[in-house]
Amino acid sequence: MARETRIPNATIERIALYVKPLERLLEEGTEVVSSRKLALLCRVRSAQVRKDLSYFGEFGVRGVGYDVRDLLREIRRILGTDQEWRLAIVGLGNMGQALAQNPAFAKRCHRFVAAFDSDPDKIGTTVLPGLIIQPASEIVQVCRAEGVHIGLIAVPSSQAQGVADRLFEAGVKAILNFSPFQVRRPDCCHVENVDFTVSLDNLAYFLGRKGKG
Amino acid sequence: MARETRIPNATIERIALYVKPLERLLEEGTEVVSSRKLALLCRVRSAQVRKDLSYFGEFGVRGVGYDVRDLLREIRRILGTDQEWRLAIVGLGNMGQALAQNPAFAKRCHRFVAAFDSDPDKIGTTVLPGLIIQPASEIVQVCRAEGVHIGLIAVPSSQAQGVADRLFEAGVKAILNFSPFQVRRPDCCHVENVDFTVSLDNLAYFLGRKGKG
DNA sequence: CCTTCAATGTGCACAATTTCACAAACCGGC
DNA sequence: GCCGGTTTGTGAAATTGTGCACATTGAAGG
Repeated sequence: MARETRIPNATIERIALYVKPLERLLEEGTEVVSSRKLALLCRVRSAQVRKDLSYFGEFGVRGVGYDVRDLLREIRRILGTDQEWRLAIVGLGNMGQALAQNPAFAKRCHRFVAAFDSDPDKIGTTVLPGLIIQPASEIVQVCRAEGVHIGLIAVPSSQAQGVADRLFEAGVKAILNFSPFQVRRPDCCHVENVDFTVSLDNLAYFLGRKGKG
Repeated sequence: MARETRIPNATIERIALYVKPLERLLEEGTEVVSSRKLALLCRVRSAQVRKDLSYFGEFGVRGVGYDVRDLLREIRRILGTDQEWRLAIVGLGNMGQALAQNPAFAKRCHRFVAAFDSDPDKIGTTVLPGLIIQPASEIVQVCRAEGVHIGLIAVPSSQAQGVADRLFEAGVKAILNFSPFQVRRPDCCHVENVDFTVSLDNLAYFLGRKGKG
């Protein structure tokens, strides 16, 4: 497909979704997959799969399908998850701890290069091999020195904006925000909010509707 | 606005987003808010706020704005977060523990009535006052007896489908799935996936694009 | 080499959602 | 009770995203 087309955000999100089933297929030894089968695994339409992929090139073979390994490689290249991005995490309560240990980061090439908390009892303790919690007051200095690309915010919402501002100040351009607070950001930066309460409220809405209209 | 209009899912998600800033305004003692100000806090457009709300009724006063307390009450009623929904959580690793202790559930009227894990070391231990971990083998029986409305899945993705199936079997109609696996579900049930890796991949995509086209 | 079968890639029509823009409604002051 | 300044609620326009349907391409078999 022609370059220069603006790519819907929904497309990126779906493409990110295709990764997991493709990995599974690869593990199972499946070499080729059709848009129909992949769509089934991801609970979308097959035309959607084809259109999504067509924004970025022609990866399939007509009459056959997509080579699983190749497609996976292409998607990782498209998403940029084949590059090493340097991460810093701020806030190591339950959520922060769970995050740091989540294998999702290692599966991509992402690497934690810094961890921060403001609790004196936590400072100096080890989160992961080689990752020691530093005082939150040093966010700017350390993140700048380490060349952090992505900041993870796992602090209470009252502190989220302050932490975000310090990350931006340190030159961090992307933030994954786990606090339920919409942070302000400079135009050049990107913030993704991960707020499960929105999903939770959706479920409540669904349950409340059931049996009505 | 006319009844019977199908309401976009995006509208529900945004309405859920309006809650937090409104709560903050209420705490600050602000009594009235305009769509303009609320939009600013939520990083959306003011027309969007008005249209979203108009799907459900007329809650504002022209020339004035919205009464914060009333609007909050209306939104909670719309979302169904003013009712007590009964929750069960399956999987109490780091993520599950962090979830169970998250104040978001108590802020709504939601209540954990059961917790399950398959690790024998965990069974019998207490997650929250009155919430003791039970063997995963008893999901169907216990959830049915407790009348669970919403199931939270916080197990490895390889076990997600199995757990979901048992929850459905127990009559659970809504699932909040924290594993990165798209579960199949009966038509009458609703599954919301909370997968931060999708957001993470979005950030990587954004970073990869920067400096290109 | 020709035919048959399968599955991609995509133009186009339509469906859904967002944004605009303005009439209607309300407040407070005079 | 009217007027100026505000802000809502909402049709209609603009934009954005989705799904269909089919021409196109490749593989395999005779």
